[in-house]
Amino acid sequence: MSIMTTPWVPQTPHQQAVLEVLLSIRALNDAMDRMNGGMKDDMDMNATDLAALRMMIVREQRGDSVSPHEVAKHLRISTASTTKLLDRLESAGYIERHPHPRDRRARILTLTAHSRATFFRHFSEHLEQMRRVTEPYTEDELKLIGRYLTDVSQAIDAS
Amino acid sequence: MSIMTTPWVPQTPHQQAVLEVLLSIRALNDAMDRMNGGMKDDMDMNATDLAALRMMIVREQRGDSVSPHEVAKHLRISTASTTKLLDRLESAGYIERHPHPRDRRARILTLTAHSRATFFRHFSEHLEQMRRVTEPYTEDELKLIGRYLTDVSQAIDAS
DNA sequence: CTATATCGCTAGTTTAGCTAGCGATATCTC
DNA sequence: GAGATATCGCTAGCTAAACTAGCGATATAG
Repeated sequence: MSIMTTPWVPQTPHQQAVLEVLLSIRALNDAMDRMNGGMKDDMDMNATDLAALRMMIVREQRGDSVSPHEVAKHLRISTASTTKLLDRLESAGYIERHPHPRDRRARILTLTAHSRATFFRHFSEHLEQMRRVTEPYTEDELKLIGRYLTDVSQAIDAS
Repeated sequence: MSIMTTPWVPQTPHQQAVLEVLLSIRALNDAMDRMNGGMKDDMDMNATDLAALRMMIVREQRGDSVSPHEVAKHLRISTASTTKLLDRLESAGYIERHPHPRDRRARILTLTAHSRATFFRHFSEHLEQMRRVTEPYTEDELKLIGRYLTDVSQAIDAS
């Protein structure tokens, strides 16, 4: 039962370092959550709507177009909820719905200039700070860190 | 939070490495989100309730007791919403409300054995996988990684 | 050509947050 | 000590944003 209440007690300095890294991952996730919370407050938006906006910005930068269906899938909400979400974003002037050129059932979603500007205005400071603390590390160190973070992401997804 | 959202084209290998680390942070965050999503589905629980449970488990492991007020503060929801949250957790058998020994207005929240067991049953596999990919790194490498992750968390919180 | 699948939407329901404010208790000020 | 004020958790009622069910239009498979 002690394995339940205390899953792992470090015995060596190495194990201690492992534990600290795992704790720092959780701390990072908490910080990211706080950042998201702050942004949604600043932009007067709920978390899901902000996530949708973010997803559309990423897709746009990859040169992909976005459909309501894809938004639903990405956010893991129903297409009905997505319709309402898009209604909110559209009436707030963040997105536009256009007809799909070949499929007359479908829509193509686009971001407005206002949307991009607002998003980056709120996000760029965070990004700048993150870059500021990242840049001092050497290229080798960054490769190590990047490799580790990728390892962990894959480990999480695999389990 | 998306990192890949800024018009920034790396010019040098070092800048490329910086960008890749920032991208890997986003990927990690996405993976953590998926993990949380999966756990809340498995445990038939909403995200906030799960976060409350997690917070209580962390506090318990530090030997601290938890009050409804502290849950509210941690989750940034009202005490009224917290009452309902605790109602849900209590009726599902995850927590118990006990009188505070000295303050008769206050309550002390405790986890049930069932709660700990359920949480760790769903979480331990993820933790195990994370530990598996973390352990091969040397102590020095882990310290470097831990320091960087802490730096980033602080940078996010500071901006 | 007919049958089935898909797309986005509407209608109505449920969940989980919110504000306002209450009773009990604790603490501060005189 | 007594009275004023603050704090704790709660209830009541409201709202936002998810859900399910299902529809009309259109596309695609047999």
